[in-house]
Amino acid sequence: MPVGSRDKEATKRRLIKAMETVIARDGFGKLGVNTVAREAETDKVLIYRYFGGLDGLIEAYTQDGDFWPSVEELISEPAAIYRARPADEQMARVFRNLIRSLRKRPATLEILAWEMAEQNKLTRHLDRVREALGREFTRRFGNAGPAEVDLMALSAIMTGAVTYLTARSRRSETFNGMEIATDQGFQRLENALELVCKRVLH
Amino acid sequence: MPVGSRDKEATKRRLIKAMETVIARDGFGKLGVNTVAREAETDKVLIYRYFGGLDGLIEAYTQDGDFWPSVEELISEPAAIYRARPADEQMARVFRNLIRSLRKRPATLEILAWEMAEQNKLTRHLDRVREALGREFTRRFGNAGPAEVDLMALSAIMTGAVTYLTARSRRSETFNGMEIATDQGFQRLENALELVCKRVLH
DNA sequence: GTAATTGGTCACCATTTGGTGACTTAAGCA
DNA sequence: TGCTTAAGTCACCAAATGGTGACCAATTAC
Repeated sequence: MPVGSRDKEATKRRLIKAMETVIARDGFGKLGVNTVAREAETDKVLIYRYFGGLDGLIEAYTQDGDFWPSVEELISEPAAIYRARPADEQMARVFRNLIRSLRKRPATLEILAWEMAEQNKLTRHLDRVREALGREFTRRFGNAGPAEVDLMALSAIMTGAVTYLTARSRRSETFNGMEIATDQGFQRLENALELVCKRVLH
Repeated sequence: MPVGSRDKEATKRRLIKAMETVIARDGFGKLGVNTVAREAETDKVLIYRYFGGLDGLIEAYTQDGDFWPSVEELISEPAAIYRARPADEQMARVFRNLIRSLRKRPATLEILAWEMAEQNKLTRHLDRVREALGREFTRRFGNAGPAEVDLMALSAIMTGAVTYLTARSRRSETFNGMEIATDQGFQRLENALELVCKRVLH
Protein backbone atom coordinates (compact mmCIF):
# COMPACT_ATOMS: atom_id res chain seq x y z
CA MET A 1 0.00 0.00 0.00
CA PRO A 2 2.07 2.86 -1.27
CA VAL A 3 0.31 5.63 0.61
CA GLY A 4 1.75 8.94 -0.39
CA SER A 5 3.94 7.59 -3.14
CA ARG A 6 1.87 9.47 -5.71
CA ASP A 7 4.07 8.81 -8.68
CA LYS A 8 2.20 7.64 -11.71
CA GLU A 9 5.17 6.52 -13.76
CA ALA A 10 6.67 4.64 -10.86
CA THR A 11 3.36 2.90 -10.23
CA LYS A 12 3.13 1.96 -13.89
CA ARG A 13 6.58 0.46 -13.70
CA ARG A 14 5.65 -1.38 -10.53
CA LEU A 15 2.65 -2.88 -12.29
CA ILE A 16 4.69 -4.03 -15.26
CA LYS A 17 7.31 -5.49 -13.00
CA ALA A 18 4.64 -7.21 -10.94
CA MET A 19 3.28 -8.76 -14.08
CA GLU A 20 6.63 -10.24 -14.93
CA THR A 21 7.01 -11.53 -11.39
CA VAL A 22 3.62 -13.21 -11.41
CA ILE A 23 4.23 -14.85 -14.77
CA ALA A 24 7.66 -16.13 -13.82
CA ARG A 25 6.71 -17.22 -10.32
CA ASP A 26 3.14 -18.49 -10.54
CA GLY A 27 2.74 -19.19 -14.23
CA PHE A 28 0.38 -17.74 -16.76
CA GLY A 29 -2.57 -19.57 -15.29
CA LYS A 30 -2.59 -17.32 -12.24
CA LEU A 31 -2.26 -14.14 -14.22
CA GLY A 32 -5.11 -11.73 -13.74
CA VAL A 33 -5.93 -8.22 -12.80
CA ASN A 34 -6.37 -9.15 -9.16
CA THR A 35 -3.11 -11.09 -8.83
CA VAL A 36 -1.00 -8.45 -10.51
CA ALA A 37 -2.45 -5.63 -8.44
CA ARG A 38 -1.89 -7.60 -5.25
CA GLU A 39 1.71 -8.30 -6.25
CA ALA A 40 2.30 -4.64 -7.07
CA GLU A 41 0.73 -3.67 -3.75
CA THR A 42 -1.68 -1.31 -5.36
CA ASP A 43 -5.26 -1.31 -6.57
CA LYS A 44 -6.46 -3.07 -9.67
CA VAL A 45 -8.41 -0.03 -10.74
CA LEU A 46 -5.12 1.56 -11.71
CA ILE A 47 -4.59 -1.17 -14.27
CA TYR A 48 -7.77 -0.02 -15.94
CA ARG A 49 -6.94 3.65 -15.62
CA TYR A 50 -3.35 3.48 -16.80
CA PHE A 51 -3.51 0.66 -19.30
CA GLY A 52 -7.19 0.23 -20.10
CA GLY A 53 -7.18 -3.28 -18.70
CA LEU A 54 -4.98 -6.34 -18.51
CA ASP A 55 -4.49 -6.43 -22.27
CA GLY A 56 -3.03 -2.95 -22.24
CA LEU A 57 -0.73 -3.88 -19.41
CA ILE A 58 0.40 -6.89 -21.37
CA GLU A 59 1.06 -4.66 -24.34
CA ALA A 60 3.13 -2.29 -22.23
CA TYR A 61 5.04 -5.28 -20.95
CA THR A 62 5.89 -6.38 -24.47
CA GLN A 63 7.50 -3.01 -25.15
CA ASP A 64 9.53 -3.32 -22.03
CA GLY A 65 10.59 -6.93 -21.77
CA ASP A 66 13.68 -8.67 -23.11
CA PHE A 67 12.02 -11.86 -24.22
CA TRP A 68 14.15 -13.27 -26.91
CA PRO A 69 17.87 -13.31 -27.56
CA SER A 70 19.20 -11.08 -30.29
CA VAL A 71 21.21 -12.31 -33.22
CA GLU A 72 24.29 -11.12 -31.41
CA GLU A 73 23.48 -13.12 -28.31
CA LEU A 74 22.86 -16.19 -30.44
CA ILE A 75 26.13 -16.09 -32.31
CA SER A 76 28.05 -14.66 -29.31
CA GLU A 77 31.09 -13.71 -31.31
CA PRO A 78 31.98 -11.16 -34.00
CA ALA A 79 29.93 -11.67 -37.13
CA ALA A 80 33.00 -12.00 -39.32
CA ILE A 81 34.33 -14.91 -37.31
CA TYR A 82 30.95 -16.51 -37.18
CA ARG A 83 30.42 -16.20 -40.88
CA ALA A 84 33.75 -17.86 -41.59
CA ARG A 85 32.70 -21.05 -39.85
CA PRO A 86 31.29 -23.99 -41.76
CA ALA A 87 27.50 -24.19 -41.89
CA ASP A 88 27.17 -27.02 -39.39
CA GLU A 89 29.14 -25.14 -36.77
CA GLN A 90 27.09 -22.02 -37.35
CA MET A 91 23.84 -23.83 -36.77
CA ALA A 92 25.04 -25.83 -33.79
CA ARG A 93 26.35 -22.67 -32.19
CA VAL A 94 23.04 -20.91 -32.60
CA PHE A 95 21.00 -23.70 -31.09
CA ARG A 96 23.36 -24.21 -28.20
CA ASN A 97 23.13 -20.53 -27.39
CA LEU A 98 19.40 -20.56 -27.88
CA ILE A 99 19.05 -23.22 -25.23
CA ARG A 100 21.18 -21.27 -22.80
CA SER A 101 19.43 -18.00 -23.51
CA LEU A 102 16.01 -19.47 -23.01
CA ARG A 103 16.88 -21.21 -19.80
CA LYS A 104 17.97 -17.86 -18.42
CA ARG A 105 14.55 -16.33 -19.15
CA PRO A 106 11.88 -17.92 -16.98
CA ALA A 107 9.23 -15.47 -18.14
CA THR A 108 9.89 -16.38 -21.75
CA LEU A 109 9.63 -20.06 -21.00
CA GLU A 110 6.31 -19.35 -19.39
CA ILE A 111 5.07 -17.46 -22.42
CA LEU A 112 6.21 -20.24 -24.70
CA ALA A 113 4.12 -22.63 -22.67
CA TRP A 114 1.27 -20.14 -22.74
CA GLU A 115 1.27 -20.23 -26.52
CA MET A 116 0.18 -23.83 -26.26
CA ALA A 117 -2.92 -22.85 -24.35
CA GLU A 118 -4.19 -19.66 -25.90
CA GLN A 119 -3.34 -16.73 -28.10
CA ASN A 120 -3.08 -13.23 -26.70
CA LYS A 121 -1.12 -10.05 -27.14
CA LEU A 122 1.93 -11.44 -25.40
CA THR A 123 2.14 -14.72 -27.27
CA ARG A 124 1.50 -12.99 -30.57
CA HIS A 125 4.23 -10.52 -29.79
CA LEU A 126 6.70 -13.26 -28.94
CA ASP A 127 5.68 -15.06 -32.10
CA ARG A 128 6.43 -12.01 -34.21
CA VAL A 129 9.76 -11.34 -32.51
CA ARG A 130 10.81 -14.91 -33.01
CA GLU A 131 9.80 -15.00 -36.62
CA ALA A 132 11.50 -11.70 -37.39
CA LEU A 133 14.67 -13.07 -35.88
CA GLY A 134 14.33 -16.22 -37.96
CA ARG A 135 13.98 -14.14 -41.12
CA GLU A 136 16.94 -12.00 -40.23
CA PHE A 137 18.95 -15.11 -39.69
CA THR A 138 18.26 -16.66 -43.02
CA ARG A 139 18.82 -13.27 -44.64
CA ARG A 140 22.23 -12.89 -43.05
CA PHE A 141 23.46 -16.44 -42.98
CA GLY A 142 21.06 -18.46 -45.12
CA ASN A 143 21.76 -20.65 -48.13
CA ALA A 144 24.20 -22.80 -46.23
CA GLY A 145 24.51 -26.52 -46.43
CA PRO A 146 23.74 -29.05 -49.16
CA ALA A 147 20.87 -28.32 -51.50
CA GLU A 148 18.81 -31.40 -50.69
CA VAL A 149 18.41 -30.24 -47.08
CA ASP A 150 15.14 -28.46 -46.34
CA LEU A 151 16.69 -25.86 -44.07
CA MET A 152 13.41 -24.36 -43.04
CA ALA A 153 11.94 -27.68 -41.98
CA LEU A 154 15.13 -28.68 -40.23
CA SER A 155 15.26 -25.47 -38.29
CA ALA A 156 11.59 -25.79 -37.38
CA ILE A 157 12.35 -29.21 -35.94
CA MET A 158 15.34 -28.03 -33.98
CA THR A 159 13.64 -24.91 -32.72
CA GLY A 160 10.56 -26.91 -31.84
CA ALA A 161 12.61 -29.39 -29.87
CA VAL A 162 14.50 -26.67 -28.03
CA THR A 163 11.31 -24.78 -27.30
CA TYR A 164 9.52 -27.83 -26.01
CA LEU A 165 12.31 -29.20 -23.89
CA THR A 166 13.25 -25.92 -22.26
CA ALA A 167 9.64 -24.99 -21.58
CA ARG A 168 8.90 -28.41 -20.22
CA SER A 169 11.89 -28.29 -17.92
CA ARG A 170 10.12 -25.58 -15.91
CA ARG A 171 7.96 -28.13 -14.17
CA SER A 172 9.10 -31.60 -15.20
CA GLU A 173 12.22 -33.40 -14.14
CA THR A 174 12.33 -35.77 -17.07
CA PHE A 175 11.14 -36.29 -20.59
CA ASN A 176 10.93 -39.76 -22.02
CA GLY A 177 13.28 -40.98 -19.36
CA MET A 178 15.79 -38.25 -20.07
CA GLU A 179 16.92 -35.79 -17.41
CA ILE A 180 15.93 -32.27 -18.31
CA ALA A 181 16.07 -30.57 -14.93
CA THR A 182 19.86 -30.40 -14.73
CA ASP A 183 22.66 -28.74 -16.62
CA GLN A 184 24.12 -32.12 -17.44
CA GLY A 185 20.91 -33.18 -19.09
CA PHE A 186 20.94 -30.14 -21.32
CA GLN A 187 24.60 -30.73 -22.00
CA ARG A 188 23.69 -34.07 -23.51
CA LEU A 189 20.97 -32.42 -25.54
CA GLU A 190 23.35 -29.77 -26.82
CA ASN A 191 25.85 -32.42 -27.85
CA ALA A 192 23.18 -34.39 -29.66
CA LEU A 193 22.03 -31.26 -31.49
CA GLU A 194 25.61 -30.54 -32.47
CA LEU A 195 25.99 -34.03 -33.83
CA VAL A 196 22.83 -33.67 -35.87
CA CYS A 197 24.06 -30.41 -37.38
CA LYS A 198 27.40 -31.89 -38.21
CA ARG A 199 25.98 -34.97 -39.87
CA VAL A 200 23.23 -33.24 -41.76
CA LEU A 201 25.02 -30.14 -43.01
CA HIS A 202 28.42 -31.60 -43.71
CA MET B 1 -32.12 -33.30 -19.52
CA PRO B 2 -32.48 -37.04 -19.65
CA VAL B 3 -35.69 -37.30 -17.67
CA GLY B 4 -36.57 -40.91 -17.17
CA SER B 5 -33.32 -42.32 -18.49
CA ARG B 6 -32.37 -43.54 -15.02
CA ASP B 7 -29.40 -45.59 -16.09
CA LYS B 8 -26.34 -45.06 -13.94
CA GLU B 9 -23.83 -46.78 -16.19
CA ALA B 10 -25.09 -44.99 -19.27
CA THR B 11 -24.87 -41.67 -17.48
CA LYS B 12 -21.33 -42.44 -16.40
CA ARG B 13 -20.41 -43.18 -19.98
CA ARG B 14 -22.10 -39.98 -21.09
CA LEU B 15 -20.04 -38.00 -18.63
CA ILE B 16 -16.78 -39.57 -19.75
CA LYS B 17 -17.69 -38.99 -23.36
CA ALA B 18 -18.65 -35.40 -22.60
CA MET B 19 -15.28 -34.88 -21.03
CA GLU B 20 -13.50 -36.01 -24.15
CA THR B 21 -15.71 -33.78 -26.26
CA VAL B 22 -15.03 -30.73 -24.15
CA ILE B 23 -11.28 -31.32 -24.15
CA ALA B 24 -11.11 -31.87 -27.89
CA ARG B 25 -13.49 -29.06 -28.81
CA ASP B 26 -12.88 -26.28 -26.30
CA GLY B 27 -9.45 -27.13 -24.94
CA PHE B 28 -8.32 -27.97 -21.46
CA GLY B 29 -8.78 -24.41 -20.30
CA LYS B 30 -12.53 -24.72 -20.43
CA LEU B 31 -12.61 -28.04 -18.65
CA GLY B 32 -14.52 -28.03 -15.41
CA VAL B 33 -17.27 -29.70 -13.57
CA ASN B 34 -19.82 -27.20 -14.89
CA THR B 35 -18.81 -27.47 -18.54
CA VAL B 36 -18.73 -31.23 -18.58
CA ALA B 37 -22.10 -31.56 -16.90
CA ARG B 38 -23.61 -29.09 -19.34
CA GLU B 39 -22.15 -30.99 -22.27
CA ALA B 40 -23.46 -34.29 -20.92
CA GLU B 41 -26.87 -32.70 -20.38
CA THR B 42 -27.00 -33.79 -16.80
CA ASP B 43 -26.24 -32.34 -13.39
CA LYS B 44 -22.78 -31.76 -12.03
CA VAL B 45 -23.74 -33.33 -8.74
CA LEU B 46 -23.56 -36.70 -10.48
CA ILE B 47 -19.88 -36.13 -11.16
CA TYR B 48 -19.36 -35.92 -7.43
CA ARG B 49 -21.61 -38.88 -6.66
CA TYR B 50 -20.25 -41.22 -9.31
CA PHE B 51 -16.62 -40.19 -9.50
CA GLY B 52 -16.00 -38.22 -6.35
CA GLY B 53 -15.18 -35.09 -8.33
CA LEU B 54 -13.51 -34.01 -11.52
CA ASP B 55 -10.31 -35.81 -10.65
CA GLY B 56 -12.13 -39.10 -10.40
CA LEU B 57 -13.81 -38.50 -13.72
CA ILE B 58 -10.44 -37.76 -15.25
CA GLU B 59 -9.13 -40.98 -13.79
CA ALA B 60 -12.01 -42.93 -15.26
CA TYR B 61 -11.30 -41.28 -18.58
CA THR B 62 -7.69 -42.43 -18.51
CA GLN B 63 -8.85 -46.04 -18.21
CA ASP B 64 -11.09 -45.60 -21.15
CA GLY B 65 -9.23 -43.48 -23.66
CA ASP B 66 -6.89 -44.46 -26.48
CA PHE B 67 -4.34 -41.70 -26.02
CA TRP B 68 -1.15 -42.99 -27.41
CA PRO B 69 -0.26 -45.24 -30.32
CA SER B 70 0.93 -48.74 -29.52
CA VAL B 71 4.22 -50.16 -30.68
CA GLU B 72 2.33 -51.94 -33.42
CA GLU B 73 0.78 -48.74 -34.67
CA LEU B 74 4.17 -47.06 -34.65
CA ILE B 75 5.97 -49.69 -36.67
CA SER B 76 2.86 -50.52 -38.75
CA GLU B 77 4.28 -53.69 -40.20
CA PRO B 78 5.24 -57.16 -38.93
CA ALA B 79 7.94 -56.96 -36.28
CA ALA B 80 10.20 -59.29 -38.21
CA ILE B 81 10.22 -57.06 -41.25
CA TYR B 82 10.69 -54.00 -39.13
CA ARG B 83 13.57 -55.48 -37.23
CA ALA B 84 15.35 -56.37 -40.44
CA ARG B 85 15.53 -52.75 -41.52
CA PRO B 86 18.61 -50.63 -40.89
CA ALA B 87 18.49 -48.50 -37.77
CA ASP B 88 17.91 -45.22 -39.56
CA GLU B 89 14.87 -46.56 -41.37
CA GLN B 90 13.49 -47.97 -38.15
CA MET B 91 13.71 -44.66 -36.40
CA ALA B 92 12.41 -42.61 -39.30
CA ARG B 93 9.46 -44.93 -39.65
CA VAL B 94 8.55 -44.61 -36.01
CA PHE B 95 8.63 -40.85 -36.01
CA ARG B 96 6.70 -40.54 -39.23
CA ASN B 97 4.01 -42.77 -37.80
CA LEU B 98 4.10 -40.93 -34.51
CA ILE B 99 3.31 -37.69 -36.28
CA ARG B 100 0.41 -39.24 -38.11
CA SER B 101 -0.94 -41.00 -35.03
CA LEU B 102 -0.85 -37.86 -32.96
CA ARG B 103 -2.50 -35.71 -35.58
CA LYS B 104 -5.37 -38.17 -35.57
CA ARG B 105 -5.91 -37.74 -31.83
CA PRO B 106 -7.09 -34.21 -31.05
CA ALA B 107 -7.70 -35.03 -27.39
CA THR B 108 -4.13 -36.26 -27.03
CA LEU B 109 -2.77 -33.11 -28.60
CA GLU B 110 -4.78 -31.15 -26.11
CA ILE B 111 -3.39 -33.12 -23.20
CA LEU B 112 0.14 -32.68 -24.50
CA ALA B 113 -0.46 -28.95 -24.49
CA TRP B 114 -1.99 -29.23 -21.05
CA GLU B 115 1.23 -30.76 -19.76
CA MET B 116 2.89 -27.42 -20.43
CA ALA B 117 0.48 -25.64 -18.14
CA GLU B 118 -0.06 -27.92 -15.17
CA GLN B 119 0.24 -31.42 -13.86
CA ASN B 120 -2.79 -33.52 -13.13
CA LYS B 121 -4.02 -37.09 -13.25
CA LEU B 122 -4.45 -37.02 -17.00
CA THR B 123 -1.10 -35.55 -17.89
CA ARG B 124 0.67 -37.82 -15.45
CA HIS B 125 -1.10 -40.78 -16.96
CA LEU B 126 -0.10 -39.77 -20.47
CA ASP B 127 3.43 -39.25 -19.24
CA ARG B 128 3.60 -42.74 -17.84
CA VAL B 129 2.09 -44.33 -20.94
CA ARG B 130 4.55 -42.52 -23.14
CA GLU B 131 7.52 -43.41 -21.03
CA ALA B 132 6.53 -47.05 -20.80
CA LEU B 133 6.29 -47.15 -24.55
CA GLY B 134 9.70 -45.53 -24.85
CA ARG B 135 11.18 -48.16 -22.55
CA GLU B 136 9.53 -50.96 -24.45
CA PHE B 137 10.95 -49.56 -27.64
CA THR B 138 14.52 -49.44 -26.49
CA ARG B 139 14.07 -52.89 -24.96
CA ARG B 140 12.85 -54.36 -28.22
CA PHE B 141 14.85 -52.43 -30.75
CA GLY B 142 17.52 -50.56 -28.82
CA ASN B 143 21.29 -50.56 -29.25
CA ALA B 144 21.07 -49.58 -32.89
CA GLY B 145 23.31 -47.11 -34.65
CA PRO B 146 26.88 -45.99 -34.06
CA ALA B 147 28.17 -45.92 -30.52
CA GLU B 148 29.01 -42.22 -30.38
CA VAL B 149 25.34 -41.37 -30.86
CA ASP B 150 23.48 -40.56 -27.66
CA LEU B 151 20.31 -42.36 -28.66
CA MET B 152 18.32 -41.23 -25.67
CA ALA B 153 19.12 -37.57 -26.22
CA LEU B 154 18.47 -37.86 -29.93
CA SER B 155 15.12 -39.46 -29.37
CA ALA B 156 14.21 -36.85 -26.77
CA ILE B 157 14.94 -34.17 -29.35
CA MET B 158 12.91 -35.83 -32.06
CA THR B 159 10.01 -36.65 -29.78
CA GLY B 160 10.09 -33.17 -28.36
CA ALA B 161 9.98 -31.65 -31.82
CA VAL B 162 7.12 -33.88 -32.91
CA THR B 163 5.21 -33.21 -29.72
CA TYR B 164 5.65 -29.48 -29.97
CA LEU B 165 4.86 -29.12 -33.63
CA THR B 166 1.79 -31.34 -33.62
CA ALA B 167 0.42 -29.76 -30.47
CA ARG B 168 1.09 -26.30 -31.77
CA SER B 169 -0.67 -27.06 -35.04
CA ARG B 170 -3.97 -27.22 -33.14
CA ARG B 171 -4.22 -23.47 -33.04
CA SER B 172 -1.37 -22.00 -35.07
CA GLU B 173 -1.01 -21.95 -38.82
CA THR B 174 2.73 -21.51 -38.84
CA PHE B 175 5.85 -21.95 -36.78
CA ASN B 176 8.93 -19.90 -37.54
CA GLY B 177 7.56 -19.18 -40.98
CA MET B 178 6.89 -22.82 -41.69
CA GLU B 179 3.42 -24.13 -42.55
CA ILE B 180 2.17 -26.54 -39.92
CA ALA B 181 -1.55 -26.44 -40.55
CA THR B 182 -1.50 -28.52 -43.71
CA ASP B 183 -0.58 -32.05 -44.68
CA GLN B 184 2.09 -30.71 -47.02
CA GLY B 185 3.76 -28.88 -44.18
CA PHE B 186 3.96 -32.04 -42.13
CA GLN B 187 5.18 -33.90 -45.20
CA ARG B 188 8.17 -31.59 -45.30
CA LEU B 189 8.76 -32.16 -41.61
CA GLU B 190 8.57 -35.92 -42.02
CA ASN B 191 11.09 -35.76 -44.85
CA ALA B 192 13.44 -33.64 -42.80
CA LEU B 193 13.17 -36.06 -39.88
CA GLU B 194 13.92 -38.94 -42.21
CA LEU B 195 16.99 -37.18 -43.51
CA VAL B 196 18.22 -36.56 -39.99
CA CYS B 197 17.82 -40.23 -39.11
CA LYS B 198 19.63 -41.32 -42.24
CA ARG B 199 22.55 -38.98 -41.74
CA VAL B 200 22.95 -39.56 -38.05
CA LEU B 201 22.46 -43.30 -37.78
CA HIS B 202 24.14 -44.40 -40.98
C1' DG C 1 -5.61 30.62 0.96
C1' DT C 2 -8.63 28.40 -2.31
C1' DA C 3 -9.90 25.58 -6.17
C1' DA C 4 -8.97 22.17 -9.59
C1' DT C 5 -6.39 18.40 -10.93
C1' DT C 6 -4.66 13.92 -10.26
C1' DG C 7 -2.87 9.63 -7.78
C1' DG C 8 -4.83 6.33 -4.91
C1' DT C 9 -8.48 3.84 -1.89
C1' DC C 10 -12.75 1.55 -1.02
C1' DA C 11 -17.04 -0.46 -1.58
C1' DC C 12 -19.70 -2.61 -4.50
C1' DC C 13 -21.67 -5.33 -8.67
C1' DA C 14 -22.56 -9.38 -11.80
C1' DT C 15 -20.80 -13.63 -13.18
C1' DT C 16 -18.61 -17.92 -12.80
C1' DT C 17 -16.52 -21.41 -10.29
C1' DG C 18 -16.34 -25.68 -7.24
C1' DG C 19 -19.17 -27.91 -3.97
C1' DT C 20 -23.27 -29.59 -0.96
C1' DG C 21 -28.01 -30.58 1.23
C1' DA C 22 -32.67 -31.32 0.44
C1' DC C 23 -35.96 -32.63 -2.53
C1' DT C 24 -38.67 -35.41 -6.24
C1' DT C 25 -39.59 -39.26 -8.94
C1' DA C 26 -39.09 -43.65 -10.90
C1' DA C 27 -37.95 -48.87 -10.40
C1' DG C 28 -37.97 -53.22 -7.95
C1' DC C 29 -39.78 -56.08 -4.61
C1' DA C 30 -42.74 -57.67 -0.88
C1' DT D 1 -50.90 -52.21 -3.38
C1' DG D 2 -47.43 -49.82 -0.70
C1' DC D 3 -42.44 -49.29 0.74
C1' DT D 4 -37.62 -48.87 0.15
C1' DT D 5 -33.81 -47.71 -2.64
C1' DA D 6 -31.48 -45.12 -5.80
C1' DA D 7 -31.30 -41.83 -10.10
C1' DG D 8 -31.84 -37.30 -11.11
C1' DT D 9 -33.27 -32.23 -10.11
C1' DC D 10 -33.06 -27.90 -7.80
C1' DA D 11 -31.67 -24.33 -4.89
C1' DC D 12 -28.31 -22.73 -2.64
C1' DC D 13 -23.40 -21.47 -0.62
C1' DA D 14 -18.66 -19.40 -0.41
C1' DA D 15 -14.93 -17.78 -2.98
C1' DA D 16 -12.80 -15.59 -6.71
C1' DT D 17 -12.99 -13.21 -10.93
C1' DG D 18 -13.34 -8.97 -14.07
C1' DG D 19 -15.10 -4.45 -13.89
C1' DT D 20 -16.95 0.28 -12.22
C1' DG D 21 -18.61 4.52 -9.53
C1' DA D 22 -17.89 7.29 -5.70
C1' DC D 23 -14.88 8.93 -2.73
C1' DC D 24 -10.38 10.75 -0.28
C1' DA D 25 -6.10 13.21 -0.14
C1' DA D 26 -2.04 15.29 -1.83
C1' DT D 27 -0.10 18.45 -5.25
C1' DT D 28 -0.24 22.15 -8.20
C1' DA D 29 -2.13 26.57 -10.29
C1' DC D 30 -4.21 30.76 -9.45
